Amino acid sequence: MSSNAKEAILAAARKTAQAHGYGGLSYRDLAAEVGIKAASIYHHFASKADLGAAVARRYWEDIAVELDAMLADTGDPLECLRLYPGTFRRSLEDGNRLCLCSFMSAEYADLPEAVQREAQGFADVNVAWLAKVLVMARAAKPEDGEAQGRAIFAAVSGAQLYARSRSDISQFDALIATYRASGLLPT
Amino acid sequence: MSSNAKEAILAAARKTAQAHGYGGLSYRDLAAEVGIKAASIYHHFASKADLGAAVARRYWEDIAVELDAMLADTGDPLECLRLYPGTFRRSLEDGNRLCLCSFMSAEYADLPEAVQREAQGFADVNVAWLAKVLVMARAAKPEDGEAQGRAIFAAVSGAQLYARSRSDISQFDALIATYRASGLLPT
DNA sequence: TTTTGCCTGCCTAACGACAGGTAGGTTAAT
DNA sequence: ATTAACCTACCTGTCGTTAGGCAGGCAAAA
Repeated sequence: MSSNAKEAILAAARKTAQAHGYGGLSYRDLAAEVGIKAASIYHHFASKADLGAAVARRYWEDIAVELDAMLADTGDPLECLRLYPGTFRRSLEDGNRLCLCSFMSAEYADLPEAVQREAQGFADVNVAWLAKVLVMARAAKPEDGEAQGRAIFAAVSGAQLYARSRSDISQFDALIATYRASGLLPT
Repeated sequence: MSSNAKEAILAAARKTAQAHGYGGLSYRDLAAEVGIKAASIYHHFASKADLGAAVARRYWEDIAVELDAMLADTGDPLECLRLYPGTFRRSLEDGNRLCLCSFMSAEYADLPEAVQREAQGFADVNVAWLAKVLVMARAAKPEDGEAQGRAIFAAVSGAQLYARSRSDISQFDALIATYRASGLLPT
């Protein structure tokens, strides 16, 4: 297992947190899923706050790579904006899971400070990328990119939350379509 | 106290649930706030699921009254659409609290079925009212009212979630302004 | 008019389950 | 010999929930 275990813990914790939140993370359940004992997790993470922060950090690191890869692969900022909601759609496809950042935003008041900070990192990465791509696509003036990126991020998050509460991905698709029709998302 | 206690429990539970979710509701804390003992809550609610469902139901009943009153008072559907985000803003003003429905949408997977149902009721009430008012204001064709109402509800929910994660109401205001500028919300 | 009995509203005390966390030991590789 | 990786065993605290009791009110029966 070696430091394989650490990665396995992070992966399992991420999946669980996207379904049940930071509060839904249990050392016993997590350990069982990885195939070790609960106390052994402390060998890799000093505390639950530490684990939560590591999970959230890895989460935004991953999305940062994924988004940059998308832009590099397509080379087309407008196509990227078309594909963007898909990153949220995939969580719903995967067991009706939520964006970790959304879940932690809800749990905000009960999160250790380090976890709050890393959760915000996810939003920051998304907004920064959206701002960049919007400006590249000339869908936003440079001074409006951030605000528009934030609006897209918030709206898509809300759509994901709504669709989850109905266990119905088609609701997500319909909401995204309406966002496009209204002009919030470029067509 | 009499059935005063029941109302006090409902009110305290609502406030707590908007800050910490259904999972954050504790019989002991709740009872302490109301001035009784934890076990006494069972005299009013048969189980936590029962309490949760009652809180969520009362929540959408209240918003239904509030929205209808807004329309009756102003008599102006367009003005109502302008005022609508204010209902979400007020939760943030009140201790950075979230819409109960948003919180429960996040917690969806861990909620008793009855609680899920009542939480959805809040979204239904909002979407139905928005659809009606959008059509009245001629901001949407009758066949598009529901979809547009849903989009507004989801987007405003997302804005509230984002602002909460920064403890910054001005972020909410900025997001709503961007929604308006983009055409998602009527100006 | 008094008694009986049920009802409401709340109490104390405890249950088992599970939470995060700690102390200290074992094993195997370096 | 040291360290990494994991273990058993246990701690304290909190959770929802239950059993059973107690005080006061109200209403029918005596």
